[in-house]
Formats: sequence, structure tokens, C-alpha cells
Amino acid sequence: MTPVPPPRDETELLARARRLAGLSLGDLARSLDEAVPADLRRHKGWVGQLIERALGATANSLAAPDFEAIGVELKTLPVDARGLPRESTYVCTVPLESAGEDWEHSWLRRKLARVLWLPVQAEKTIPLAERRIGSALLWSPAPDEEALLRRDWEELTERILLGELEQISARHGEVLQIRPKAADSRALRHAVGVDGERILTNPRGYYLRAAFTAAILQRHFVLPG
Amino acid sequence: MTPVPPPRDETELLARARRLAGLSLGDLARSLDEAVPADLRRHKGWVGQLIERALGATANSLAAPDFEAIGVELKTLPVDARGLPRESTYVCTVPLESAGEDWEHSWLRRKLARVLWLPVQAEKTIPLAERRIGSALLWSPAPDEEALLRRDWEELTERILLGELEQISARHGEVLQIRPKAADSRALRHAVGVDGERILTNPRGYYLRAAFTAAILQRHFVLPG
DNA sequence: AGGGATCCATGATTGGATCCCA
DNA sequence: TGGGATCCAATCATGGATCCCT
Repeated sequence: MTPVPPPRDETELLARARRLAGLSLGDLARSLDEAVPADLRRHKGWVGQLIERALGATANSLAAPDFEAIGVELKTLPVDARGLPRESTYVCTVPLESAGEDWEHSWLRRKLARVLWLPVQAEKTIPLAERRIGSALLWSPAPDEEALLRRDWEELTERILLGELEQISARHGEVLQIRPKAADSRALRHAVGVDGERILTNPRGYYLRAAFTAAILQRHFVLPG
Repeated sequence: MTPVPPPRDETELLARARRLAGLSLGDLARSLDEAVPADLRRHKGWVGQLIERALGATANSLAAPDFEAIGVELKTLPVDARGLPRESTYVCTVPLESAGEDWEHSWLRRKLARVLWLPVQAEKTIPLAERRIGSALLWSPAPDEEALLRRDWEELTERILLGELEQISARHGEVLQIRPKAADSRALRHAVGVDGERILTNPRGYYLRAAFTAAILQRHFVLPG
């Protein structure tokens, strides 16, 4: 199959995404000449990558948005029967040695500046190939949403700069979490300790809590129930 | 010991309650010449009844407020280390055969018209005698609080009148629940079924969800954390 | 039987761990 | 290694059951 070209603008991207609504993952995979794994246990990112290809995401350009030319990030949302997100959403890795960048210029804020949310059924009772794609939502943070993100980010960033990374758990942050992000817990990265010394620690990622992405969907769609 | 006389007015009641703040249940029990049980498993109402006696509640007058002369109900609130209620609060039994009374004249509304809330430490790690009494709060429902109670009460009452009591679970009601209230699940009372016939069912009580009583405390005290 | 409530088994949540691909 | 994420054991929440007293 010839790859899907990048969308020229947001309108084209959104139109493509809307055409996916109602489609099963099996159907979409077939149209892209892809095999469907039995389950996601050993293929956790499969759904996201399938949809990237279906929408013409720019591959292989790390540290750039999925749709580089038009500055849009793609995020699939695994949802339950009520349409509510069942998992947190990974945003980006946590810089552990960065100079003191501020919120306005933060990696996190840039990643979330413009996001195409695409809900996908994720109940384990539905075979992977039969799970359906939901209604796309092109989103930027509303002022109150950005305020929440900013507050959490600034609190977490300050603690990292103070060398307190090891004391940060996934319980911190009202809408934004810091959690391990690696192949396993033996992975190590350099960071800064309480006395300014270099230490080794697990790599971390920023994640949006499911309650936050649920609120985003809730605000834009009338959910059933 | 000579029993504590009923308080003459709310001011006297509140003053007495405030004097209890910081006191341990062991100290209070000793001053009233009472034995402290090892735990509450077989003495679930012990804390409430101890504090009734300490404050001069009118005993034995069923269907009347604890402080009958001044129209105040006493409720102890079992709280965790953060001061948050750990259990729902029983209010009154659910009338199963009553004529169609309305909210204004409901038993529930009258019970909650004026309540003296008294938080008490309830963590199982603290021996019963060492648990301390917190700061008393004399409360009447604010307009928004009453609106929530009323909405739940009216929905639940309508379902009971329609004979749908058996379909009501503790999941119904945003702030108010209906739950079993009996010595055990073999207790039976008369009620009305879907076709208007008399049926036998478990006795039920109205309970306030812990999130609701937590909001009441939150509104009046700055909680730590 | 109503009023004082808490207990506790079970379901729901989630924090930390992990998996594949390029 | 960063980006695509989900897994799942351990914890939390709570609905239904229960206990004592008068």
C-alpha cells in the first residue's frame, strides 16, 4: 500500500479522522494491509501506531508533533462502554537535567498545544479486531484546563529542580502525573540529587490522569448515561 | 455520677461540645464512669452514645431530636488522619408505607434541619480509648446542600411510591443513599410492591454519603493538607 | 423496632512496571 | 531511547450486612 500523505491542514486531518468513526480496528488494519495482534499485551502501542499511519502522521521525527507541518499531536484514548477513558495518557518524558525552563516554553505545554483526541473502545471483552473507533476531537487547552496543567507542572518542576525527584510519586498532581516510563524498572538516567550531585534514577514521563481526559471529552460531547 | 442535664440553648450546647475538643474517648469515658470496650466491632454505637451522655442528650425519646427542647440532632463523624469522614452517616429509617408526604414535611428534612457534627478520630491503628474528639460544628443545610438532598429524596421517594423499592440500591442518590438498616438481612418489614400489593422487604435507612459530610466540614474548616 | 453506628468482602481504581517499534 | 501506550498487583472505596442499647 502507498502510505497516506500528511494532511495539508487541520480541516483535512479532522475530515480524515471523522471518516474513521465507527470503523473497527480489524477493518482499518485490513485497509492498510496490517496484521491484527491477538491482544495488546505484547503490542501496547499498536492501536496508536495504526491510526498514525491511517491519518498520515509524519513518522520518525522525534521531538516533533505527529503532524509536524500543521503542529498537531495525535492521542488515542482507550475508553470503556460509557465512553470514559480507562487509562492515563502519556505526554512526554520528564527532563531531569534541564535548565530552568518556564511553563510557557515547556515541552509539555508545546505537546498539548493542539491535540487530536481519538477515542477507541478498549474493553477486554471485545476482541481487538472488533473494537471501534469513536468521534475525533481537535482540542487546545481551555484557560481553566491550562491553569490546572500549569499549576501541576510548576509544582513538579520545582521539586525536580530542588533535587526531590525521588520523592515525587504518581499521587502528586491533580491532573498531571509523573510516572516511570521505560522498558523496565532497571533502566537508568542521570538526574540531580538533593545536594546537587548527579544521581542515577529511573526515566519518568508526564501523564494526564484519566479524570482529566474524561473532562475534556465530557465538555465537548454529551456522553450517554 | 449525676447525669448531665439537657443544654438550655444552642449556645450552651455548643460551648459544651467545644470543651470536648482534644479530649480522648478514654478520658471522657472515665469522667462519666464508663468502661471503654476493646474495639467497636460489637459496640458500634458506643462513641455516639458516650457523647450523647456527655452533652446531656434527651434519652429515650424516639422520633424526637437528640436535644428535644432546642431541636438539635447530634451526629458523630468518624474521621481519618486528614479529618475526612470514613463512613456514611445514618439519618433515619425509610418510611415504606407512608402516604405521599412532601419534602418540606419529610422526616429526613426535619432530622437534618439542625445538626451538631462532632468529628472523632476513627483510624483503627489508634486504640479506642486514645482516639480524640475534634471541633464541633453546628450546621443547617445551605441552600445548595438542601437542593441536593431534596432532589435525591424526591427521586427515591417517588420510586418507593411506585413500588420500586427493591430496585433501589446504595448506588442511587448523589449525596443521599438508601441502605439496609437492621440487625441482619433476615429482618423484614411491610412495603408496597409494583402492583400495589403488600410485600415483605428488609428495613432501610437514609444515609448521607461520606463525600457530602466531608464537603460540610470542608466548607467550615480549613482542613490540613 | 428505631436510633447509635461500624464492619468487611468485593468491586473499582491506579501507581509502578512493562512491552514493541523505529 | 523516545514515542506509541497497556498491564496488573496492591490499594482504595463502598454497598450490603451487621452489632448493641433501650
